[in-house]
Amino acid sequence: MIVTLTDDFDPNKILNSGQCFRCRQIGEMYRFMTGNHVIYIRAESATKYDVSCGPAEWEKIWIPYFDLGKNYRSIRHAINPDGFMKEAVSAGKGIRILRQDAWETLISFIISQRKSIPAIRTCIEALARLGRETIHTEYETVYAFPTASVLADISDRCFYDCGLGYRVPYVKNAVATFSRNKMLLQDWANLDDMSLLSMLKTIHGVGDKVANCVMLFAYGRTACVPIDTWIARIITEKYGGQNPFPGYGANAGIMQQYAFYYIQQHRAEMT
DNA sequence: CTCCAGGGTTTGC
DNA sequence: GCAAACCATGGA
Repeated sequence: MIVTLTDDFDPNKILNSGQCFRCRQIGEMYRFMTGNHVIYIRAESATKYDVSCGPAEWEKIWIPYFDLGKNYRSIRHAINPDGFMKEAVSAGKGIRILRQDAWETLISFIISQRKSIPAIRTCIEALARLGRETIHTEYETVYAFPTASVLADISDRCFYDCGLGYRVPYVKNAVATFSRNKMLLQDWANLDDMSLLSMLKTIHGVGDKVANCVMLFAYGRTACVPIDTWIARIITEKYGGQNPFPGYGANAGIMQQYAFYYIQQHRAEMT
């Protein structure tokens, strides 16, 4: 099916923006996954994309996933960035804040601490295999990310073999909590930002940064700004310690993502 | 081999 | 309240 997208949309930049760890580039196609759904996207032109699903699935799953109900172009035009952010926004044009599955996002970012992005990808992929729930597509067979209930029956040894290291107790604790209360993460969607942040931080292994990642990349809380080592470096080196992101209000998280993508593309220069 | 990674918890003051 | 030590492992 061909879809026409006139707003910002660049699958390559989304894939390289560090939000999702199971998306892949396969030749000219980009693969994204959520729940039991997989999509392959190939650009036909600047605004036309060949997508591997039908209209119903596109509407129900992928428009929300890519946050296509929001107009990022108008957000870019509405803001008034300074020199550094202007450059970052320009470089990151096409990125979207994904609305990913909360459980997968939570576990992914608990694991992300003190790991490089390639290492995180390897871990999450190994973890997905533990669930043994395969999805057969036109191009390949992939594994759905296992639910908390499925992971509850997995042995410690298997978790360690995924390379989780000292994070195994964190993951096991989350598995125990959310396999017992299956609706909890869904219920938290009704909380305001402050309450959601404090609930997420009650989970062992979840601090300020990971909680903000879950809020931004799963709950669509675009005012939230995860401050990792790279964003912290920007605040120190480019802004003299004055965090510029809260100044962008409800769009602060989107600006953060442009900035994060920008430094990933310029890592060598950032000493 | 060495260094470091989208941090968080625990401990000591 | 704050700083420092400590945490397992893969990728470069």
